[in-house]
Amino acid sequence: MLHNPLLKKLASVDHLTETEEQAAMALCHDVRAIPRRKDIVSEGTSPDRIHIILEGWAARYNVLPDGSRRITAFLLPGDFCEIHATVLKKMDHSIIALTDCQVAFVSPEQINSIAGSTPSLARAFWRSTLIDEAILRRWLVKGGRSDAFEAVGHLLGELYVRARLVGLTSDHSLEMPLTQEEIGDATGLTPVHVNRVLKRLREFELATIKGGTLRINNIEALRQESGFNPDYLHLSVYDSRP
Amino acid sequence: MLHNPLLKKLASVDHLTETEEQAAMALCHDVRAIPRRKDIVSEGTSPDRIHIILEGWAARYNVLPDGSRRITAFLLPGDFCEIHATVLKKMDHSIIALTDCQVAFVSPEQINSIAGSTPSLARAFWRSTLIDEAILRRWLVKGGRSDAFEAVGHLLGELYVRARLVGLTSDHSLEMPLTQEEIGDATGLTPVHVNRVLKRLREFELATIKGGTLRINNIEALRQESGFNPDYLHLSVYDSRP
DNA sequence: CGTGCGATTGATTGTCTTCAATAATGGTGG
DNA sequence: CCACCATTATTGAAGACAATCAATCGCACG
Repeated sequence: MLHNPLLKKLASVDHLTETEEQAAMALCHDVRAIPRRKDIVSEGTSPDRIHIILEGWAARYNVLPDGSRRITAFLLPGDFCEIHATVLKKMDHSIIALTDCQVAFVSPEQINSIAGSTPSLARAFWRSTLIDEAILRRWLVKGGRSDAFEAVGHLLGELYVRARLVGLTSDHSLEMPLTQEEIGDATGLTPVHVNRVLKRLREFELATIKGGTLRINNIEALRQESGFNPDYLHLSVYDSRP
Repeated sequence: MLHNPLLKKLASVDHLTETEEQAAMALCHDVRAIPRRKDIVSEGTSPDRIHIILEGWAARYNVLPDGSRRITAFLLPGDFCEIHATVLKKMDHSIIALTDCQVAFVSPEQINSIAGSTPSLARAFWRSTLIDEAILRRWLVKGGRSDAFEAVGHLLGELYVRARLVGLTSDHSLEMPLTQEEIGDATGLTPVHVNRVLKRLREFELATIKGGTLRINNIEALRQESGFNPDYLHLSVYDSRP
């Protein structure tokens, strides 16, 4: 397995031939560093480059009229930021680097030319964006009626499984840079309440966050307690690897 | 303007030439009736036909472990049900007819061949699915922190604008078949509370539902009170037509 | 004319927010 | 290396919004 997270991500989503892998890798030439807390793309702009996260964590978010922030997605290594910007010109949300990031800058033309030259890679991109949409739908389902305990438990479970796809986990643990406020912005809870929920998750020995490391003590119990079922990620590769 | 809602929808999303319009129209040959309350597609299945709503209302939904239902989208005439099923084989949610519907059945091959023969129509399809995703994101943003009043107000505003695109409105009114329970399933509220919120919307003279008709008394006030801003629909055609 | 679904209203309970204060953590410069 | 500052985490108490439980009403339809 290669160390390029884009390839790992795509491999978890669809089978790739060597030609396709090379075409995907060729997208990662113009790599730049983005510092923590800086917008990668901002709402209202028309980006002239598509971005792919290669290292670090980022988040899609909107700012509400009252000034509060709503995170609608977390972006991990291997994730596209705004492949849709090739079609919808204006960004209707912003993307911020939650940690220092390494980001590949790709021109829309490069993406478009892949549609012609390597159609099955284009298909893998499409699959990937559709899975993003499925995740979005699941967040909506989870956010609606389930309580805070389920919402946070589910989020941690999802992040763990997604991180494992790109090789960011080891021994049921994961470097997880999110603050409690960010978890709150993603689940629609106040940081205060996130704190109380995390305490309960710790007490029930389901998941523990300590020193920037998330440890899933018992993923099977987490699945039951928080109704987390990773089927919606449409992974061919779900199993119980560390 | 033609009476085919698919064309109206696509025209609101992208400019179409006559050739493209004819190609789109050609998709609507195999039209079938689906009775109210029947699933158009069910979770877990692999549909061998893509469906387009031509008449009536439908909804995407998931059933939670506790038996409650969460609606993640409303589908109006002109909307695709599961164009993503060409790539993701299994449905991770169901689609139900909320009223008696007329639905076009399209084979995946027809869709795929359009990608080759009429690429700019394919682009309009893509635009359309990306707007669906933007709507999804907006629901997430609205559902998270805003209160019930905003959530319901926003939903009614969105439905009104979307319905207007396909010519379903007249004189600030719209045939709106949703029950209060369905509105609750879409906003994450109980039907009891939806009722109280609708009462307030009525009292504030923002929106009134009566006898299956939704009347938007004051869309400008609704925009302000519920933070409804239709920009996320990415419409080139937003204005204040009835 | 009953039957069933949807709408409406009331009373009570519970979860999460808000406000507030303090403790831990991590990074920076002297 | 330590003091200082900003950020994040933690805990408590009070209040608000929506859920829940429960009952009634209205209406369409067989």
